[in-house]
Amino acid sequence: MASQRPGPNLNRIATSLGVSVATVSNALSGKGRVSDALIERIRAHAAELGYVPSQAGRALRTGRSGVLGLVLPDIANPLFPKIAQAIEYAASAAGYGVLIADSRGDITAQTEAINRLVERGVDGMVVVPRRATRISAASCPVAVIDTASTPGNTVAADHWQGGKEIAAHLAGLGHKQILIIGNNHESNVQNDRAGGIRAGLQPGMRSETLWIERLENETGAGCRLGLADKARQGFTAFAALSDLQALRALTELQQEGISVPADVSVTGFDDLIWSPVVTPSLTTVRMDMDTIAEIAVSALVDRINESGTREGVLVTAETERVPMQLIIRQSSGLANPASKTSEMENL
Amino acid sequence: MASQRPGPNLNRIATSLGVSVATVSNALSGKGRVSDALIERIRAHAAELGYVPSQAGRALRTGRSGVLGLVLPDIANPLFPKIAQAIEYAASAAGYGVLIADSRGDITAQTEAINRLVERGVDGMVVVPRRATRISAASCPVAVIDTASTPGNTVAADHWQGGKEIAAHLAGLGHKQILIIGNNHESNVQNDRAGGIRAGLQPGMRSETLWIERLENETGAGCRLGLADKARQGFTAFAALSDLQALRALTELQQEGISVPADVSVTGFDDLIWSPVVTPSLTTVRMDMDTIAEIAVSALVDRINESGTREGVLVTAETERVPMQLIIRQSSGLANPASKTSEMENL
DNA sequence: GCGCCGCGCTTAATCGTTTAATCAATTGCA
DNA sequence: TGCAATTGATTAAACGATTAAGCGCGGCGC
Repeated sequence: MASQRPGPNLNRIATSLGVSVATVSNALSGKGRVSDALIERIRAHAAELGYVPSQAGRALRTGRSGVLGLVLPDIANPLFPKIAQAIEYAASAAGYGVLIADSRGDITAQTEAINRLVERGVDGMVVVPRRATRISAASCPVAVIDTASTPGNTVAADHWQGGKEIAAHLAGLGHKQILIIGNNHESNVQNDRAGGIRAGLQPGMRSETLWIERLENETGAGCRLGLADKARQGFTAFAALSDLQALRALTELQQEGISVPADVSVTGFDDLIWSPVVTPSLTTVRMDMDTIAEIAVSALVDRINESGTREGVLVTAETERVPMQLIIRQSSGLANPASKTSEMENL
Repeated sequence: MASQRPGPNLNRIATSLGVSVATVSNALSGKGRVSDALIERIRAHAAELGYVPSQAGRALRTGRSGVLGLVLPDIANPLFPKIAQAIEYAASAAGYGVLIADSRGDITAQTEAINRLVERGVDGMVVVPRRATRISAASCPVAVIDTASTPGNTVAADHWQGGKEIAAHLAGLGHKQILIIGNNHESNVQNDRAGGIRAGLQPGMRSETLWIERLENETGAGCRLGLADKARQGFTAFAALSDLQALRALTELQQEGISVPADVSVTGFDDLIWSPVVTPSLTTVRMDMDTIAEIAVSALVDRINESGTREGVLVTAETERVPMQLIIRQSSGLANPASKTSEMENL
């Protein structure tokens, strides 16, 4: 019944070479004491036979599965491709596979998803938590990627600094009134980004913040954000906390006949896939996901190798914040002085 | 050295209850012959101890890992979240985990990614191939999700029918000249979608096709698509083969001062995350990923359970095409008769 | 020359589960 | 009553790897 693994195993290599399995294992792993000549012979023969070690056998013996879990409670997040790609790359470079778990946006199902991973015997996991949820440590090492202000965070982009970059950029272009556009005010990430923007404002500049989810709860999903009004009130820059919101702002403004960047500027965050190809292309801030993933995975791997018992712990990394990089494109430009007048009219 | 698994195992349950491991195993799996009373006792005690079976032990014995691989050579694809989510859900419902593999867009690395999965002992895998690449069957069952016209395809959305839905919708709105906007003419999916649109045109309607990648090779990445010119030539509808291209078209038209949908209509494919929130919201065609994933996974699981030897085979499913659903939003509207005149002028 | 040490390899135990084979005890049937 | 069939459990052998322990054997020091 049980389907036999097709490939050769240590035993086959051993008997075929007239040595013991232990020697073959030692030769391939380079751990025990085997003569160089024999190591050479065994490795050659193993390669010739196309030997691939059985993860199951190894896992059973060592208690390590060689697999990391990736938990993304908010899998619909458009950042997901980048995250998954970066984590998979870093994990695979460290010799680990990546098992994904999703809870379809259901926060309570997050624990269930984590449990599924634990049952599958992952050696550790990377969690990108949904909004403000704190992950309760599972029975294995956990790395959290959220933002530096989150308790228990392992590593993340420096969202605050990213916000300051945006503010400095807009200040340099002469903008005075900035509308910050976020989705959910409970998101640690969005709060840090907004905080960074506010912290980066120069004297004489002011900002207001618009939370879309709050607005939609009153007006209905997909409603207008009323940005044209805001522009008439004197706002010349719309700093969205994610490219998704930036896109929404950009298209709404264009639809209302307001030109970007001639009349107002729009900026985003994350450098999502469409950012370079929309017209005008989006000025945004990119996070270095590859570095973040590498730090998270190596912190995880370090902990796995070090700890004898597989206790559940939030791992920490030396570098907690990875700088974000400002990408200046076409959607941001010099503040239009005409808006100044409309601002004066308004007073 | 080897970290001990923390939880109880069959042996602990067995000794604690004074029975043999085999009986415990039988009681939990319901396979052998165990008295109902004892089954009850064992199950209760196992639950009380919080027993979770070791996947490693089970995998070693049965030769099945209980894990499926998900290969997405084009992981940057914005569809990825939906695909991954749907596959993970279907797999997890069938008792399988999902291991991801990515080749960072490198086609040659696709084989390498597949090999990584095989080495990890996946029981089967789902492959969403990049463009025209044919996947060479690995040493395990493989389900391919691409499009019906791809040889070896297991299941996919009916992209052709989706195209016809778009054509019928635009025809109903009175559009006569349609510009099809695709990215790469080698994509099976995009070709099917374009073919469907053309097949759905009514007498008196005509279409032209613009391949962005071809254009960018001449003009540079991120260049204008020249859609304003096309509009002046009399095209009143722009049918993109993906929402990403639709977004590019929409913003370019808006930037040129052409109003959507008052002047021209824009449609897309895939109902990506931004489609409902841009202004105007995008008319698009949605694929039923959940159904597709479920069919792919169950075809895979059937084959895994049926075949004793783990041969590498492309699996087939009864339902090969899953209908796509037209989502009518604001970006498509009645053909503007004014454009007719400009068309006449053009003649 | 004797004992000791280290090298190179083997032996054997072990991880946790499944499952075929076995066996004692009870039941069924003639 | 005697023999076979069934029930309810046990025993033991895998699966494939890792690794501590053991065992000749040759060389070295004293």
